[in-house]
Amino acid sequence: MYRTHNCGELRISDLNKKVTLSGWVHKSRDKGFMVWIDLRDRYGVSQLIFDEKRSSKDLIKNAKDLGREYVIQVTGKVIERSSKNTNIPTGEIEILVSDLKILNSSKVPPFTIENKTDGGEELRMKYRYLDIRRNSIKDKLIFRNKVSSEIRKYLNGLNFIDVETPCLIKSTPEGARDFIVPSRMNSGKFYALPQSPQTFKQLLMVGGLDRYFQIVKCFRDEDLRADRQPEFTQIDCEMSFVNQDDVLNTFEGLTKHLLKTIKNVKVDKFPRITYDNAIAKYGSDKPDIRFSMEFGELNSISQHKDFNIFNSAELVIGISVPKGNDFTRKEIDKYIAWVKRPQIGANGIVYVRCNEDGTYKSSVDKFYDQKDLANWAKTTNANKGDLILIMSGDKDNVRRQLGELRVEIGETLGLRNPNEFAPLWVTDFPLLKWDEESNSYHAMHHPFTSPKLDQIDLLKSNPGEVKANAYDLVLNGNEIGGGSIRIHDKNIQSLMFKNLGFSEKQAKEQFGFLMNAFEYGAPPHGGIALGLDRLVAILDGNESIKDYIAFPKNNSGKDIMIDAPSSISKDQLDELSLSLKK
RNA sequence: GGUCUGGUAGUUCAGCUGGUUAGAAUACCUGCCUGUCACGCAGGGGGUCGCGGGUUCGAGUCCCGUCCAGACCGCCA
Repeated sequence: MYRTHNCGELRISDLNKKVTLSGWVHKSRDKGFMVWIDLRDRYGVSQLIFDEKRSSKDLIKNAKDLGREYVIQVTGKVIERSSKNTNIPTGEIEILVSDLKILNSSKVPPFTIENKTDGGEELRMKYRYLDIRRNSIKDKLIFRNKVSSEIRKYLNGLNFIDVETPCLIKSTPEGARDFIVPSRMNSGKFYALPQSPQTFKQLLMVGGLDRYFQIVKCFRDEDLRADRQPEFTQIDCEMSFVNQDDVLNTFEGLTKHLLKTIKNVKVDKFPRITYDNAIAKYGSDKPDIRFSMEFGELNSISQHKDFNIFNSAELVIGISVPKGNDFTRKEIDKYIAWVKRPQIGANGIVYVRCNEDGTYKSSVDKFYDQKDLANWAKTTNANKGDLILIMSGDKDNVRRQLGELRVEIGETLGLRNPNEFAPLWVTDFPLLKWDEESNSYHAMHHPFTSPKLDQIDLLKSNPGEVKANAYDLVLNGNEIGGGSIRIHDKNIQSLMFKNLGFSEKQAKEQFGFLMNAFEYGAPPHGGIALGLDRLVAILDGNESIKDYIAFPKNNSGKDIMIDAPSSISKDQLDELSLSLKK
């Protein structure tokens, strides 16, 4: 028997018990006359003691020779510490060891296995199995398990069933790049890894399963970010005989359940705002509503004077920064420089200080009087002591730019508290978006999304204006899920493909199986997919998803621990009928 | 594909305007230490300054190229 207890569970109430523990040598403190070893496993740390007076000479010598991360097994008696450590749960007791066995030795690890390690990112990834021994990573993986098991519990309780869908599927031109898998048995043909099980879950609805979910790996061959990995996990769901409200209510319920059970946070009904409104008020389709600072539109009250920059702009909008009048000129200039960076690409910011005495001081006093400025303050909800920041330009750009500035200021003012949770639904996304590069419409969500049924006619005359039954779940400024009511009518699906520039032949080649299925009594259906990695990270107060994935890829999509991707042999290439471009 | 930042001891970093033998902390090794828990004290070993070229009397430092890593933009239906 390797152990009678784990390293985190012994307490003062276990005094005098004879116990056996196994674990890793976390740290050794050799005081000469006494040696203490912190023995660590997943559950915690227990202190072992070896003592000149109470232990044999050999035992002490063996204890002194133990290196960090040796795996050992000890048997001994639980005794009370004469000097206690109140910082750890096992801090009142220690094990007076009578028997020590080395189960495995260890090289000196390349970085310290501590909560605050001295190891850099790259090194930690190369030795990820050592990194996982650290509490800060281990706890995140345990946290992830807690979230995913609550999700299963909740969805099972609502009659959702977990069905596995294939990983080797067909490449499609829509959307992200596919990871491609060559087929040996079908020379010159390729599978693709799924970007999502989208069509399969719809076919499960045609198959009559009614409610499906799967916590499933998805793959996208695109560049990475702190919150983006090439393989990631989705909570993929689909429901039959539902309208948009049914889906929203169900997954609002799931999100509330998670916030309650995991974070003990109670949230009222999630706000629902339309895509158009989100863009107009926050300049983003994933607004962070933990703080307000909503846009005020100033066109009508700023385009009547000689200030040409505003007069020639399509849109003039401003936000009010709470207590922003405290900003120094230097700080304001810093934000002006920030929006001028190429990533934001704005020309500048007009600002208005709202003084405590009710007067205003602006960077455009030459053009506008106190009455104008008071009007602006009213429209942007600015109070005494606030600072109004105004940007102008063409509609789409200026909203995006001010939206980014809003988040940046929210961040520096500490208004983005990671322990506060502000979920909302963004609804009525456009069905299509115009792509300049290919000179054609692309599906904003995906090609199976149902247009608003009363706008079908508009699809022929003005496709860009059509709204979809599509929705995103947004949490603290992050898109954590998106879904839609799907098309279940063959004719509408054909019309949709036509709008996306598919010929009838192409549509049949790519998605014939789905169109066929729709001819055999497809039920009305819809669903959603939530990004598990991102959801878990945000619930835990982080934005980077890397540490919530046991073995993540690095910035360039590589796994430096196993050295993937890697070359394959000539034989393997031959067998797949592949040759590499010189 | 692009922009920016970085690469110096096992590790994390400092190293100014180019100038003696490249430093600190930590880790590691040795010894000491009568209750440690970031133990303490004394000593020791440890360097292809990412790689290649150039400028110079002289390059960790300047220039060019290249590789690697990170953040961001494009991209991510």
